[in-house]
Amino acid sequence: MQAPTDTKPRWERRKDARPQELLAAALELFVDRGFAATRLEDVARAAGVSKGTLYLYFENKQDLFKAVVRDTIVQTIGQAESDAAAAQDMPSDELLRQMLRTWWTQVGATKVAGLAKLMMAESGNFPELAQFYNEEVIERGSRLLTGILERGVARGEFRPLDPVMMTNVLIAPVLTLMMWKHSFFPCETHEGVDADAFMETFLGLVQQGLAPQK
Amino acid sequence: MQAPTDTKPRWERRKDARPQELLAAALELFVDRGFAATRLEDVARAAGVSKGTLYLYFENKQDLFKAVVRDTIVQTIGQAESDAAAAQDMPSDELLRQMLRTWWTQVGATKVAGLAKLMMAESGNFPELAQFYNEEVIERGSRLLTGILERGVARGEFRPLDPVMMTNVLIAPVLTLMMWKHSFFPCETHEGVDADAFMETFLGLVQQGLAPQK
Amino acid sequence: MQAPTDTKPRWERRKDARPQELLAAALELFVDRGFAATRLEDVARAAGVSKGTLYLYFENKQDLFKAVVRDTIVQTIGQAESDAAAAQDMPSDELLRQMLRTWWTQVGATKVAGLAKLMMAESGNFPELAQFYNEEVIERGSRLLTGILERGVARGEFRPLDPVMMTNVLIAPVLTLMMWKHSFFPCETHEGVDADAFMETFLGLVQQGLAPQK
Amino acid sequence: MQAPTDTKPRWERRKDARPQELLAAALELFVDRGFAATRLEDVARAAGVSKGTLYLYFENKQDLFKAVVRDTIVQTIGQAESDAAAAQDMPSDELLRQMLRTWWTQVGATKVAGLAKLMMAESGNFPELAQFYNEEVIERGSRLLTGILERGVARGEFRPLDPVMMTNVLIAPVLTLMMWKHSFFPCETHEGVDADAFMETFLGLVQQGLAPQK
DNA sequence: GATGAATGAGCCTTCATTCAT
DNA sequence: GATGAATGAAGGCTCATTCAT
Repeated sequence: MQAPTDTKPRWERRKDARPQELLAAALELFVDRGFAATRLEDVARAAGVSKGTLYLYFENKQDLFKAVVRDTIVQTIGQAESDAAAAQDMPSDELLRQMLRTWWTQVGATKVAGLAKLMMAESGNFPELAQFYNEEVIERGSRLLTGILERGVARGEFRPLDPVMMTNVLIAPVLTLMMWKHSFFPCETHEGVDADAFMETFLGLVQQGLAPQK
Repeated sequence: MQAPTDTKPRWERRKDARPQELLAAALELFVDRGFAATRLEDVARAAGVSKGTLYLYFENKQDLFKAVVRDTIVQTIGQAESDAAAAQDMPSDELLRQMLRTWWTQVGATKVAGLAKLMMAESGNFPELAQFYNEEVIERGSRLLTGILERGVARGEFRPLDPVMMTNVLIAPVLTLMMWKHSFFPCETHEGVDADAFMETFLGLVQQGLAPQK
Repeated sequence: MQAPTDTKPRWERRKDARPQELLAAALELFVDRGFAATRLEDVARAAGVSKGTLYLYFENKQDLFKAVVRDTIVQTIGQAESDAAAAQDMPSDELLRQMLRTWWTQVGATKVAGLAKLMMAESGNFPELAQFYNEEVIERGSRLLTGILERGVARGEFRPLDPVMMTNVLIAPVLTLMMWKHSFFPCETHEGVDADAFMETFLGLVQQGLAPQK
Repeated sequence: MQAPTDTKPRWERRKDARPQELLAAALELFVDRGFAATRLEDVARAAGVSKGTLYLYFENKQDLFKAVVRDTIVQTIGQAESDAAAAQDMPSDELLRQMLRTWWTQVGATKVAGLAKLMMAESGNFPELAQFYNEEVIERGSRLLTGILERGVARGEFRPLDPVMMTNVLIAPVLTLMMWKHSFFPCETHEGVDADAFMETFLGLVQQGLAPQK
């Protein structure tokens, strides 16, 4: 990554890589099994270290989980905020579609989506994680979409609507699709649910449903 | 309950009531804490009995969970199937709205919704439960909606669409709303998310989005 | 059984039969599963009564077990004592063989043998049962054989020997055969072990081994 | 053990010793109480560790039991097989007596004998253990004795006999004596049963009983 | 920094025994 | 006498966390 400027001896670079290896292993397992059902021993083994080592880098299980979220979703949101700020000239419906698509490709279509499912499922049992996730992910993400809707209404590109409520409605299908990808749905009944087809169906519904009525 | 004709001794009447008391307590706790995190001792105590008593009525934890689902969601679906069959004359969009509203009021708006959240979350860790839920709930529920969509398209009341895929899209927001009600969302950011307003917003989107294009 | 003199109404005779039905069921299950692993609920069900009824006739599990032993082994020993006392003229080796054969046919070859196995196995965990069985079965049975050996030596029908010790040696193979019948041996390795052939082989060994040396 | 060359830290040496300490404690308790009645917590405490530690070395209770058997009886059988193979020149009756004596001194007279008692008693409730014990102990041990009998008959050192059946007869008294040592017998009636005297009585019976008839 | 042995609280499940009816 | 619902103590097993090396 930073090859040219890396002057550290190899073992130290190894040390620097440890957290990333652990985060990758943790993401995989949290997504697969959920928070409570993931055993730290499995995380450590998957990262090629011992259980004790994990505690050198993360205070406890919840701390590890937060680090995984910061390393993935939170970064993606930051990027999207920048992108939106830079797209003042883009038509609102196009910007909205781009945001939803980006959300899907960067998060929903990847294993990161499993973290969202996990939070919905287990946040009730882990209030500290819930608060963290709410602040760092949900509020920031919602603000982003609400802003675009408000802009569109103001510019006459969308019909009149309640931006906050419509944000929730827009979030819903993507959230659900994300969860389907990590529940038994896709394997059983919805085996053939082509996520891209779903997204197109959904975006079509949005376009027709938000358009100003002539 | 059956006061006049009841000739059973009191403790036997008690026995008849026990399963319902246990199911009620189990529903409450499963919804609150999830499947794995619910302790049977808590269920028993909430029903006012001891741990051992629970095993007089249910073979084990999974059996108890299935009984809860059968006692709630499965019954509701059966009722909806009957209602739909009896409404041959109703306009398709009205029938569709009624189904979605019923789903919301009978399931989504009640604590039963928590079971759906729970299944999404933990089905991966309990394959037997996943299969049960898929067969008894998901497949039956999906078939019901898909049938209505097909009917509407055939009658020209809906625009051309892929019924199975649109079923998934329609399910999504209600599922999500159900989960919001049982996740940290409503307590934090979406505290004020009026579910009825959400449903109206959603149904409005559906009406405009499914209408045949003139 | 006592038909002519039975003046009791039928339900009362039924009541008198209860203990026998319970003893039969208990024998079956104790022999099959051992003392600790036998569930009283199974005993009751096998006898066609409820769990509570069992406690009307027997104070507890150990009391039930004692009753089973009294109803079977202890009775057989009493009969053998009478038979031996009545056979003063019989040659000692013949009497000995008869006793060993009777022991085998009346106890060893029947499911009652399972009780002996059971006692060897679990007496350590149930001292009260151990004491009972020792007094009522082992001591009485040993005294019987030792007496015959002493008689045979005194009459010159057996070579000189330690009667008590030889009693133990004689008991051993029959005990073992009884246990084989109720362990995994017969089903696996010794599947074809014909008990009668074993007994003949053993009695032959005894005859040649006890005979006075000329 | 490996004092001079031991460069391991102390806790690691501890680790190496743990399984043996646990096996010793388990042997003691299994023999005392039987398989089902032995609590793993007691085993752990007797070995000076906590319940969880036991599971670092053994997968479960049955696995622990198998390890105990392998560590004791199975090893002894292996040694006896070697000894027999190395004693081609020894008279058959002497070899047979040596085998039976070795069996007694290495197994029967030690607490290991309790394992045999235990298997007879509880194998019916634990089929997996039964199969293991049958393959690793009973079949191998029986083959050893049968081979010696066949050799003796072939060489004219024993009278004609059925080797397999006689193997069972020969096993019986030692098995029984082993069980007596671990049942209530020795403590009560047979308190004074000198096992060595029993063995001599038995071996005398065997010598006279197997000798070729002139 | 790294290890992994050790801990112990926690949970599902079983079953002898009791007792209200 | 008979019932069977109810109890609650007990035991196998798991896993986040600690700490001596």
